[in-house]
Amino acid sequence: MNCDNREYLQKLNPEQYKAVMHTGGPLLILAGAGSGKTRVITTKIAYLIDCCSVDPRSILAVTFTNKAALEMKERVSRMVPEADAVMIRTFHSFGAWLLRRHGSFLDLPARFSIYDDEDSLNLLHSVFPEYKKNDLKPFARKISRAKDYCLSPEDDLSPISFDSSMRKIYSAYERRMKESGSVDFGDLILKTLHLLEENAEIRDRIRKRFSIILVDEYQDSNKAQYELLKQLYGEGSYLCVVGDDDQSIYSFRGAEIQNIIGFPKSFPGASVIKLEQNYRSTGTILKIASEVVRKNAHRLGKTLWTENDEGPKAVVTMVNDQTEEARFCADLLADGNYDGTAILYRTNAQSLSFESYFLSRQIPYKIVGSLKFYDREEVKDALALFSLLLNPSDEIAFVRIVNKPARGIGKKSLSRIKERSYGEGVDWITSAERSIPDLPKKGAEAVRTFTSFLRDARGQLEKAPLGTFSKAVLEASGLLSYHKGQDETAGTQKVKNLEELVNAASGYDDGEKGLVQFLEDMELDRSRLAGNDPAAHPGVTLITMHNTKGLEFDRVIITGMEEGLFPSRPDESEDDLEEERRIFYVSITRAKKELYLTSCRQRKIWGRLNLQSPSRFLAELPEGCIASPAGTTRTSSFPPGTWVYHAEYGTGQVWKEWHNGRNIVILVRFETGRTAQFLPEYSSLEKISADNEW
DNA sequence: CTAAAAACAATTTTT
DNA sequence: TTGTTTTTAG
Repeated sequence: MNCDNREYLQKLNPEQYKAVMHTGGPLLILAGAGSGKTRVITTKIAYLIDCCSVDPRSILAVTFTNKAALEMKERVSRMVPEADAVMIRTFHSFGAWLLRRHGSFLDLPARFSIYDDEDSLNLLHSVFPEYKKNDLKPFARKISRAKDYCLSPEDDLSPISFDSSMRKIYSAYERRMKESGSVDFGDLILKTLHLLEENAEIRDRIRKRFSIILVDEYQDSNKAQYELLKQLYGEGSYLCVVGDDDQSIYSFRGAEIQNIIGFPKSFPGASVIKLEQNYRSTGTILKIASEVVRKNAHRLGKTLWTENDEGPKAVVTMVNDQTEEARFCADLLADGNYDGTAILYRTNAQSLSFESYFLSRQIPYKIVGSLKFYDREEVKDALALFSLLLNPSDEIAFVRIVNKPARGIGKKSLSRIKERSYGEGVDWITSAERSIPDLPKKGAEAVRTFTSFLRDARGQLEKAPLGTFSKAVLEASGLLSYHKGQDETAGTQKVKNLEELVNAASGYDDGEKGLVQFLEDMELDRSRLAGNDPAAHPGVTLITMHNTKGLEFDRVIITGMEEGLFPSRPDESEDDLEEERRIFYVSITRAKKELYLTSCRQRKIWGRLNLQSPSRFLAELPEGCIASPAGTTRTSSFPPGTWVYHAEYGTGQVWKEWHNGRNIVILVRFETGRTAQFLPEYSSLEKISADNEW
């Protein structure tokens, strides 16, 4: 078929074209920031279907985020309508899909629950109630890490922990997960991997079905995902991975940068195509980004270039504290370009000063990422209830709602039910029913009411549309009126959120099948329904550096350029520092036109005033690309006679001023009689009066 | 069993 | 400082 005239092909540059046309052995597309990698991957899918007569059903495209999957789906379907049949999913959602079908081979019930980190920790706490939850957190984290690394309890666990009790805790956790009929996020990958490893028939079937495999953001894959890919990749498979080693910023979650660096070795015969032309940023921004990341030793190395204009220099600003930092941003926003601006920070806590300041100045803003819909108490309550109806073995779901709203089933009764459930190996509803005779009158009655409600609800599931059903269950459980009460006393919007949940449910198939799918979608796509559609409300974007990946803005302000914040710890290892530098690289390359960086001299952290020093990354910026902030004079002038205040030394007066290299040094005599030298540029001296009348 | 008080921590987190 | 977990008093 002659497809040369296809419009989508003509939009490609030579490298992109090569990547789309490539066939044969495995392909690694090294795609620098802003080089059009999504375009390449979507065009490739469209081309295969449209011009190569490939069956859409045989294509599997894997991403790391739901957002990326959704975007890819939309873009491909716009190019070729048949692409609806392509399987475009996150790694986890693909795992869940396969495990729902073939999990029985691993002794997994088809209606298994999916536990998030919070659920997992709760389960761990239930296994080891003598430990404090906080002390179990590190173990929960390590278990999750172990799964990233494909380690089972009986394996050598030294790569993730030297704690001698690790094995015991890990295996106890696994046992209880199994009893609970649940899997965690790590299991969605690891169990899928085991399934394919152990069952050759299923493996061959899957390999035959998905003969074309595409992976996005490959630099974020972990060991388990790599192994899973190896299982999916067989003779006759075509594999194409896209990624950028310089944008690998999730190693703390097990992402192995080695996967992408070592791709040519692990998949023999692989070709590599580099996409180095950047379409997003100005020449200056690109130069800064390249210089920064060039300091890293462990990278494949590529040279981004652009035909775009040089653009203005980046601006570095020193400010006194968070409030001034917010004011600086607000002043920039005076031009009204809210939507085109993003304020980036390293930690979520930093958003607070911007929020309160913007609120007072009536500057519209939207916070991306925090307060996920799914994480809300009322949503989790509702989902726990639904989960329990599908999977009565689900301990965490049962415990969560058994006494919510308070129905008189407290600690004592619960531990009775627990004992019985563990002892007799029965599900929670059954165990509760059997425990009724052992309980005091009041408790017994409460349990009887509760269990008969659950049984009844289970019976209703097939009889009504899912929306109707879920609403009825929420009402009958008492959850709805419970949260209504919360709304009234605390002024929250919980009922509204529950209504939204019901709305979402009504879009699914009726009965069990629909409910399973609904729950799975809610659990795997936690930002769903969060009400933060980027286009919905105008406003400046407040966002963590991690969350910006894949986004772009006219103007980017990177805030909190301070040691201990960014990079986040002063004592970091070289590898950690390189990752921080990649985070910096990702942040810089979000900017299309303008880049600003701010650094506070002092910062309140956990109620304490800290003296901050400028981030070492500021010193890594190429000099020619940096401008001093226009019209900002407050940074350097401390002429002799100036009265100053210092958090530790108190009030004092500038005595002398001189130059030391490029820095201005001042000598201050304090009221206590002490004298001290400062670099006013970098210290937290506050001017308390401008008068020179001494 | 519930509610209030005390103790305790505290990056980043696509799933 | 904040939010959450654990302890305690009602």
